[in-house]
Parts: sequence; structure tokens; C-alpha cells
Amino acid sequence: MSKKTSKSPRKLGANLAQIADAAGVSKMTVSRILRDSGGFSEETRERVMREIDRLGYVPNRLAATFGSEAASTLVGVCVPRVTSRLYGEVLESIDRTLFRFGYQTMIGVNDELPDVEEKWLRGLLSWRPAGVILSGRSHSSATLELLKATSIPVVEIWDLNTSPLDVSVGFNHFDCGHEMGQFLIGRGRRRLGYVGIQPSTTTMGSIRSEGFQKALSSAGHPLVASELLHDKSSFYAGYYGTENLLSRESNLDGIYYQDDEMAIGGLFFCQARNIDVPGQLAIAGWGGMEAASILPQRLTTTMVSTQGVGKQAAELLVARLRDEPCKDVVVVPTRLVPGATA
Amino acid sequence: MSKKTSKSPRKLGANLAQIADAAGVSKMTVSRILRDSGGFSEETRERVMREIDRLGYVPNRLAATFGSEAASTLVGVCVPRVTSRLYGEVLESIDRTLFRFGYQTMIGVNDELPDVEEKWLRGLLSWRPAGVILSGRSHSSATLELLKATSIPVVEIWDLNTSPLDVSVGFNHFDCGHEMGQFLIGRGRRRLGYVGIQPSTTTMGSIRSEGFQKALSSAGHPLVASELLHDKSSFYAGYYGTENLLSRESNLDGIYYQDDEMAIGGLFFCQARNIDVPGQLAIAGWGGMEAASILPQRLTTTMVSTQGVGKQAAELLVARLRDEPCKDVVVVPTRLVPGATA
DNA sequence: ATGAAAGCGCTAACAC
DNA sequence: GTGTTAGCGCTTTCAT
Repeated sequence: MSKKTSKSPRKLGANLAQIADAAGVSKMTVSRILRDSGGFSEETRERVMREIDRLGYVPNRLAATFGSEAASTLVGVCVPRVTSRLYGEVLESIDRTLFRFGYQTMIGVNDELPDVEEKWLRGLLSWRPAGVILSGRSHSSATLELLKATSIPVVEIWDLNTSPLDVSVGFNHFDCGHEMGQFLIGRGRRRLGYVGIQPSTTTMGSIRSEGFQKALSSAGHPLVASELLHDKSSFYAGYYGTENLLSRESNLDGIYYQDDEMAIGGLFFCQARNIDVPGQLAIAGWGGMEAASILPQRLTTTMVSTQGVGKQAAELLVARLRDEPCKDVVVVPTRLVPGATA
Repeated sequence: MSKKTSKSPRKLGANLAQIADAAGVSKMTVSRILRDSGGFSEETRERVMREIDRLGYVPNRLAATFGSEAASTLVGVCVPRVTSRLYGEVLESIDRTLFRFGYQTMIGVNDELPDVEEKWLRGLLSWRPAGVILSGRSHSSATLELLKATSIPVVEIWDLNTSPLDVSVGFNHFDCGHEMGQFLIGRGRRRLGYVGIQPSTTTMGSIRSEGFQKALSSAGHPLVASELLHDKSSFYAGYYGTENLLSRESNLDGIYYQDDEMAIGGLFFCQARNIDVPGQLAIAGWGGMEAASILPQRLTTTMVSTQGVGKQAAELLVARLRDEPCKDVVVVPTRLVPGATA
């Protein structure tokens, strides 16, 4: 059984007034010193700082933000999942950048469900955050209304969004898919398939597939078959997705996967079944996964900078908060890297 | 250039008073209704709710928490990294659970540096959170003081901690290592090595290695060599860590890795060099990685429930916040799963 | 360079 | 079942 009891710590230490008293100045002077807003002498500053240390003063941002509203340093970040290499990297990168700038990150996980995002946002807004970072482009209408009503900066990440709510940072997924389609066609592949996750209400990620199909159609060799799993992306999903697809269409000569995890799963399936890659079947992924570096064959994939997205999203948000000029739309470049699997 | 300007939205909508006016009641009645704390009639409730919807009222938790202090629903969670499968899973699991209970998660990433944790905590406490979840057991003395002074519930996660600051949820890493040591010895291995990451100031994860060594020594076949990398855990780190270790000690007959990522990296190194696993070299990891399911050989590893840690940590924290009785120390069980690599 | 007064939006405590 | 009063700890505004 636990020892301490959480009896409401009505006072958890000193407050401004007590510091002020101890230092023989007014609350305002202490406040100015803490915010370094000028209007105090160096002597007073030192005396006050000494008392702050001595009394172990921890400022109360609740009161500060409540009292000024403009002073909020809270930023809400909502991602589809944390447990996904790519989103996890973006989240971490955002948090690191915001932390450096003195903001704190309040997270949300929405599972790509607009309703969950909405519920989360409603809760978030009650904390009067300085800004929000959302993933994807499809939001519920209530979400849109809430954002409009509060008028705080909003950064939409992940998908390229040419008409963002406010500002947006992401990849051009359509082009990624299109480029890979052209690449595979260029390599002489004619009977191509796709393995990915069945998109839910939101479309995160499925746009690459559209670009891919477009490229194939334009080249006169439309997509032969695709396997959309009701699962989340994983190595194993790629493994059995490939199995499913090939059992339906055994004579494909290439497969494009939603991401590298799934592509690697596919690669292992081929290895298990003695399917020659790339001789018999080409394999291509997306994301530039670190694991690919240790595979016997380097994976053909599109390298992306999730760090870039996170960092820029955070920086853009900070710029908006400081009313500095900033771009509306940032497209983070990606790079198709031919490997040994296609 | 961005369109909207973030001109301080001094009022971002209606407040309690306006709802009260519109509904022809007092602020208190509205407050009671919103918190469902009784003391109002069903009629009034409906009338008030209608106004709330109509005016798009978003409660101000800043004011609420500030005014009551006990009402905080903010929880700080600090992890070493988000970009690590295991920690990411714990974080996500914590957030999901807290969200269900109506709390919001404020995150921190400390890179296993106590100073960063301390800096983060100082910032967090200024938001007067209801509780904190920290990773690991080593905290700076200032961190300890801050926590003692605030007296909010603290949950320490990841490592088994028999004398936690408050409560603790984690794995018994020592036993994991010890068990694997005994297992490998039992399989006839005599010249064992270890590949992991050089522990920094904090010890997260290195305790498994201690348990492992203890088991080997007890059996009379002490650890032959270990390779501690100045890097972060990854497939590739496991790959070249194995290369380094074997170049120093070529006649090892088994290697224990810090985690599955690294073990899989090692497995691929062996494959590339035609080292027979497990004939010539046994390989064992820790963590129960999903990727292991698609490998040609199932990896010998210890399965752990990161979800369990996250969920229980959050639940314990909630119990503490509600002053419900709860355990001080929770050890989440792990299970050694023999595979085909050892 | 410093201070005094008012007020942010809510809840606790106490009326009625 | 409902209202009134006071106050949480800061910042803003205006004096001095």
C-alpha cells in the first residue's frame, strides 16, 4: 500500500507575494524580474533571485496564463499513433524543438479517428493552448469549428496540404507513389501490385497508392491487384499481405508496399517461399527504415525526413506564435533510393 | 505567408457568467451542472446545457485548476525517448489509459539525462500537475527535492524499484538477464558474450547484463567478453556490435543482446558471414519484438508487456489521485521464450 | 525603477 | 435547489 496521501496541497510552496515580502519589494518587481521584462535594477534582481532560490519558488503558470491568456506556452500535438516508427519520430522531433523554445507538449493519440481527435481537441482547448499541431487533413466539422472559434495557430502535418487551415508541413505522398510507379515501370515491371492497410475514414497514407496507380495507368500498365488489410502496419502484416496477394495473383512481377515495415515483411515472405527478389518479383517500400541497412539486400524505398517534418512543424508554430512571417505550406522533400530489391 | 494573425484572443468565447446570464441562473448553478456535482434540477440542467451548446462554451480549466488546485487533470510523463519501440509503446499505453480517465498527458523526453529530466520537471510543476510518471530510478537530487516539496503522486516506471519514491511499475531486469544466462548455460553454452549500449549516467537496461553475468559466474562459466557501444540501440548497432565483439573474441558460442533490435542485427551479421546460428553461435535478445515473427528463425528472447507497464502505471496513478488504496510496487511479469536461435 | 489596484474565470464555503 | 462572497497567483494598467 502506498505511503503518501495526496491530500490537496493547497499551497505547494512560496508564491510571488512571499518572495516579494522576503526581498522587501513588491510583487510586480518580482514578476518583472522573472519575465525579464525590464524595469528593475541589477541589485534588486540579485536580492530577489536569492530569495527565489532560498524559498524554492516554483512559478505558477496556471495563474500566469490565466491572468494574461497571451502567455500560454502549451502546445497540443495529436498524432495517429505513437507506436509507429514514423509518427513516433515526428512526435519526438516536435517535442524536442518545442522544448528548446520553452513550450510544453500535450499529446493526443487519435488512431486516425476524427471523433477521437475532436474529443481530444475539446479537452485541449480548455487549457487555452498557444497552438495546435494536428496530423492529416481530414478533421470533423466540429473540429474545424472549434479551431475557427479559438483562432490559435494550427499546423497540419504529414500530408501535403495546399489549402491548410492555417499552415501545413508534410510530404507529397502522391508524388512519392507516382515516382515509384514510374521507377518500377522503368525497370521493366509490367504486372504490379500494392499491399497496404485499408484506409479508415481518414486517408493517411493511401494517397501514395493513388499516385502509384496513376503512374502505372499513364504508362499503360495499370495496377493488377492490391491487398488492403484490416490491420495496422507491421512486418507481419506485410508478410501475410504478400501471401494473400500472391495467392490471388501469382504472376505479379512487382509489389509496392505502404511502408518499409510491410515491404520488409514481404521480402521475408519471398525468402521463405524461395521467390527470387528482384528476379521474379520486385519489392519497394516507403519511409527509409533503419532496419533496411542490415538486410542482405538493400531495400528500394523512398527516404523521408520525419525529423524534418517535426522540426519544421514546431518551428513554424513558434514563428506563428511570435507573429513572425512564415510560409503557409512546406513540402519536405523525399528521395527515391534504388536498392537491390527492384 | 500565413493569413491569420494570432492577435491575443483575449476572449475566446463565452464564460460561465455569460452562460449563467443567458440561462437566467447563477454561475454556481452552471458550474455545478458542468461538474455534475448535484444540487440542481433536471429542468435547469437542460436549459443551461442548451445555452452551452448554443454559445459554444469551452470551459476554462486554467481558471478551474487555478481556483481549486485539487482539480488538476494534467499528468506529466517523462520517457528516455519516444523513438524506441519499447518506450513508445509504454508512452502510448499510458496516454490512452489516462485519456480514458479524463486526464491529459504532458510529455517530456530526457535522453536518459537526469539534468534534462530535472529541467523538464521544473517546467512541468509550474503547471501544477496532478501527478508525474518518470522512467528509471536515477534522478538528480534537485528532482528528488522538487518532488518531495510538491508531494504529488509519482509513478516510476520501467525498472523494478523496491523502494520507490512513491509507487513503481516495471520489469525485473536483473532476473530477466539471470534467467537468460541460466538458459544459455543449460543449453550447453560456455563461452558467452554480451552486446549492448554503454550505459550513461543512468542505468536503464544495463541491469539485465548484470543478472546475466551473475548467472554465468554462478555456473562457473563467467562472461568472456562484452561490447558496449556508444550509440543508441538499433538493428545496425547490433550488427556492427557483433562484428566488433567477434573480431576480438572469435570463439564465442553465444551472445546475449541488450534487446531484440540488436539481437536481430546480430542475426543478420551472422547470416552475412555464414556463421551458423545456433550451431556455432547462440543468439538471444530481450523485448519480444514483432519483427521476430517474420524471421526465418524465431528469436530466443524474453517477452515483455510494455502495454502492461503503461496501463498499470496510469491506473496506479489514477488510484493514487483518488486516494484509493494501491500497491507500492508492481512487477510486470516477463517470459523467456526459447526460439530457434539458442 | 518601483508600486497599487483591478481583474482574469472558476470553485469552496457558506447562506437561504 | 440555488445564490452570494471571497479568493486562488499572477499580469495589466496606470501612478509615482
